Amino acid sequence: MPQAASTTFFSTKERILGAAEELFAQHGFAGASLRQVTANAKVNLAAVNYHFGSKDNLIEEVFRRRLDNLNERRVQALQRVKADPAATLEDVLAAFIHPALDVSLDSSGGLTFVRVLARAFAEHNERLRKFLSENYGHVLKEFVSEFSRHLPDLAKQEMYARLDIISGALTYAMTDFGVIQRRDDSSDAHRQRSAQHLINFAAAGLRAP
Amino acid sequence: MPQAASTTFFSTKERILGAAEELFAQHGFAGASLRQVTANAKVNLAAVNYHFGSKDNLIEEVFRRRLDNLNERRVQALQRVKADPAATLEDVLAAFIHPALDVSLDSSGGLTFVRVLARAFAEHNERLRKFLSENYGHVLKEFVSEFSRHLPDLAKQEMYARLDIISGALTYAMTDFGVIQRRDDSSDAHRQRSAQHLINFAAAGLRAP
DNA sequence: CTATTATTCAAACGATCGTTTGAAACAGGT
DNA sequence: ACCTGTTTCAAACGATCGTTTGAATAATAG
Repeated sequence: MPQAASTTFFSTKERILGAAEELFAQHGFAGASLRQVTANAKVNLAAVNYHFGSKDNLIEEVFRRRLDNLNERRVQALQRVKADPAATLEDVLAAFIHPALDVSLDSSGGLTFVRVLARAFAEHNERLRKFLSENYGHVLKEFVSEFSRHLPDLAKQEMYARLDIISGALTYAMTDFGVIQRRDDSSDAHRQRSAQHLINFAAAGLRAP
Repeated sequence: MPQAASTTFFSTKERILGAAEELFAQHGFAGASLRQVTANAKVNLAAVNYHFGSKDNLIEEVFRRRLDNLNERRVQALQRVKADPAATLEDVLAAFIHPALDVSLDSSGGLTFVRVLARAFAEHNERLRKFLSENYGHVLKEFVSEFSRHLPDLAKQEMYARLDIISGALTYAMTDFGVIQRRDDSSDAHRQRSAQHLINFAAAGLRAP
């Protein structure tokens, strides 16, 4: 099998997505201009509107590039939990959290994307929430359904509200997770402990009356 | 003693600060324009630069208005903990967290300001971090010193990093705290339980090896 | 090759941004 | 009344924003 070329070529679209992700993490969606993005990507200014149509569409594609994979793995992990009759609330939360933590460990921009995610949570942007709801809402719905089996007394609406807050807090904690992981890659032990802390924190938040 | 007038008069500066806080929470610092701020405050556009000098100074004053009080109460709470020889790490964390939770309960804009805080944490804005460090860094330093007494094996630099992440996660959790509190003000019991969850989460994060 | 499509490019569009200006309106003291 | 300093106001400044245009270039198909 022939080895891949040592220097990988990135298309214009890929270079724009990479530069946009980096600048959105640094300066936010409103704070990062398309002129900065295209300059860092070494492409023409008009390339964004040519390939993506608008800045808003570019923002959505920055999310889609990472979240499609994340949600697929969340669904798979949830199916495994559902098949286990002895699964606990913590197990469901693990299916929700571990795929997200894996995103932060992606060596090419994973930690940067987590910072973009943290910004999105802080912004409460309506257009972005609609996009996330339309594209990945069904996954959240499946998790809420499974959470309800373990917390039958918690109203669905209240559970959505708590999951939103927990997701925001966890997203911010994930930046720490990614940073720690970079500092010490000796083993999985520490990673597992950190993940368990996050899961226990989330479980406490969900079980609160 | 004569009762205060039923309708309170707000000065131009106060109206600007209130409108800015609300719009920064909704659209971010870069996303909220001075034209929106002055329109909502029902003052002239030039009033911002007249009273505050610049938009950046206005942002700083939005923080100072709430954080001066917060940090004073944190210092007082820390002094009480220091006077108690039996105080635990959780007690120090309570001195750090409870004053912050009280801010979110302020009936006139406390919850809004917490959303502004959450944005600031997500933004990692350099100018803002410098302002916070210069004005309230000494308080953080006192807490780190006390945390170190309970965690002698944790390097100072690592502790600062963890406190930053924990503060971000807690800030986001505080929005939930404020919302829950609004929904159910029947007693302090639930508030105390929520606060204890946050403290336990933070303690776990700090004690992690 | 030629014809056609896809992509890149420099330049400009109108809109909005933070900031500045200078005059008008208001305040209180003498 | 007058003067003095403070505050408000409409208007404009230059800079930057997202987006569009039309021509130049590259790539692909017949």
